Amino acid sequence: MLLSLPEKRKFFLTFIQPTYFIQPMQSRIDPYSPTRKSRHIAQVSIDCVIFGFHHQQLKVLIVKFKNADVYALPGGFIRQEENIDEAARRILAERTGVKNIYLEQFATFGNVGRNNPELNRELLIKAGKPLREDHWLFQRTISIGYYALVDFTQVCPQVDEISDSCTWYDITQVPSLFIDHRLIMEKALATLRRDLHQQAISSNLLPPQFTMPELQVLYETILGQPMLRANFQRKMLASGVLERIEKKYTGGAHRAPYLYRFKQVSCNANEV
Amino acid sequence: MLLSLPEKRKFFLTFIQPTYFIQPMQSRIDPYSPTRKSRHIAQVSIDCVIFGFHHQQLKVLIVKFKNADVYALPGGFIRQEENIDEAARRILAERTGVKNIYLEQFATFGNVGRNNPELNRELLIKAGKPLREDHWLFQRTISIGYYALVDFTQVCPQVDEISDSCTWYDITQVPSLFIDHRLIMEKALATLRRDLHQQAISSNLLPPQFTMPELQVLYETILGQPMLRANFQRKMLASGVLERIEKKYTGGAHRAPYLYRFKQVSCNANEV
DNA sequence: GCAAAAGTGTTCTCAATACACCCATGA
DNA sequence: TCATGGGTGTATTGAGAACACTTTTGC
Repeated sequence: MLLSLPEKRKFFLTFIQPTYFIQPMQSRIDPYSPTRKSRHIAQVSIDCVIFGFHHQQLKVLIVKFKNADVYALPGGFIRQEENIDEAARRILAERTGVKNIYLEQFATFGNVGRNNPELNRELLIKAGKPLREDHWLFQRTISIGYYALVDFTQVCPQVDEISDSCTWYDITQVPSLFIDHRLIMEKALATLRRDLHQQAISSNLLPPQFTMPELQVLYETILGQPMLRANFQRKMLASGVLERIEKKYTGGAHRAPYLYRFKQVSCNANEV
Repeated sequence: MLLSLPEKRKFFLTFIQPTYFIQPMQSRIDPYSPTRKSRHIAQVSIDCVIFGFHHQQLKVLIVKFKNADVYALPGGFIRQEENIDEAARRILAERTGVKNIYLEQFATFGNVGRNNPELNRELLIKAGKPLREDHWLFQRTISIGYYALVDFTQVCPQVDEISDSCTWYDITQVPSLFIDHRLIMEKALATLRRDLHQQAISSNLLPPQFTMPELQVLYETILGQPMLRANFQRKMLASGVLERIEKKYTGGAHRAPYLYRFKQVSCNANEV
C-alpha cells in the first residue's frame, strides 16, 4: 500500500478512528439514490486533482471504483444551493478529512466524447447503485476541474459509496484513468507548473517548517527539471518570503541544514 | 453609434446584406421556445468576452436586451450534441459573422448568487419570449467564460431574438452589466494580460499588416502602461516572430514607418 | 581526517532599462 | 528648415547560470 504516514501520526490516527483509511463517508444527500429527485445540477460534475508531496515525490489522490479495476479522480456533483467552489471544498473535505484546503479552479471539460454512459451504468451496478435509465448521469456531463494542494501529513484518504479505495499515487505512476481524467490531471499539473513561481503554492504542499533542500526538491519535482543549489537558495532568500528559524538535527553524516517557514501563511483560494 | 467600419468595407457589406447591423440571426434551435423540449444542457451557459482593437482602443462587444436598459456579454447555451468549444464558436459566429476565431476558455462562474430569476423573467417577457415558469432558465446557471480575439475590421455585430443591439464599447466605457458579467469581463482581461507575452494574441487583434507603433499601442492598451519605444522595438524584433515588409506611405508629417506581419499566422484555439 | 551535504562567494552572460542620436517626411 | 515621429546605438543595471570555495557534521 502506498499510503504510509509517519509512525507517530499513524498511531494517533489509529487511536481515534481505527478504520480511517477505508471508512465510507455518509453524505446526507445521495446523488446516486435511485428513487429521490435529484437536488444536484444535472450534467455537471466537479473533478479534483488533489496534490500532495511526500518522500520527494509529487502525489495525486486516486479513487478506485467498487468491484472494478477502474481508477478515477475524486469527484462529485453540485447541489442546487451551493456555490461551485463550496462544492469542490465539500468534495475535498469528504475525501481528505481536511477543511480549509488551498483550491484553484483551472479548466472546464465539456467535449461530447468525454462521456461513456455504458461504463457509468456498469460501474454503478457493480457498486450496488443502479439508477433509472433516464437519469442524467447517463447523459453527457460537463466537468469543472479543480486542483487542490494539501499537506500530505494532514490527510487521511476516505472512500465513498461507489469507491473501494482512495490512495496516493506518485504522479509518474498513476494507473490508466477513467474517460478523460488523465487529460484533466495533466492540465492541472501544467497549471501548477505555470503558477508555481507567482503563488505561495509550495507553502501549501510543505509542512509548516522545512529545509531549503526540501523546498528545492519540491520545485524540481513539480517542474521536472534539476536546479542549481546555490542559485536556488539565493533566489528564494532574495524573494523575501522565507524566514530562517534554527538548525535541524538530523542523523545524516553531514552538516545540518537550517529550518525555514513562510512569513505569511496563506491557505486561501480564489473566488470565482 | 459606436459601430464604424472603414467606408470601403461598409459599402461592400451594405451591398450584400443591407441591414447587416440590425439583423437577427435565425437559430435553427431556439433555446427560448416556450413549448418545445430543450435540446440544451440545462443550467449551463456560455458567456463570451469578445475583444477587438480599433482606433488605439481595446473594445468589447456588448449586447443590449430588447426593450430594456440592460447590457450583457453575448452568450448562449450548449446543445446536447456539441462540444463546449464548438458551442462557444457557434455563439461567436452568430454574433460576429466570423468563423475561425481565436478562442480561449478562461474560467467558469458558478456562485448561487450570480443569478437573478426575476430579472430573467422580466427580460424574456419584454423580448416577447415568455417561458414556462418551471423552465431551467429560472434556476441558477453556471456560466463558462470564453474570451475571443477578432480583427475588428472583419466583424459585423449582429443581434439575436432577445437583444436589440450588439455594439463595440471601449473597455474603459462599458456600461453597467447584467449580474456578474463585469466580473467575467475583468477576469477575461486579466487572463488576456497574463497571456499577452507568451501567445500570439496580438496577431489576432491586428490586421494582417501593421506598423510597430500600432503593435506597441496594442500592448500599452492591454497592459495599461506605457513602454519605451526603442526597447519595445528591439524586443519585438528579437523575438523573431515578425517579418518586415515595406515602407508605409502615410499623410503624416513625419518619417513613414515600416509595415510588419507575423511570420506564422495562428488562428487556433486550445481544445479543452 | 574524510566524505557528504549545506551555505556562501565570484565571474560571466544576457536581457531589460534609460537615454541619446540619426533618418525621413511634409508643412 | 524645422517640427514630428520612426529607427538605431550605447552605457548601465540586475538577474540568472555556472562554478569554486568554505563550513558543519557523523563516521
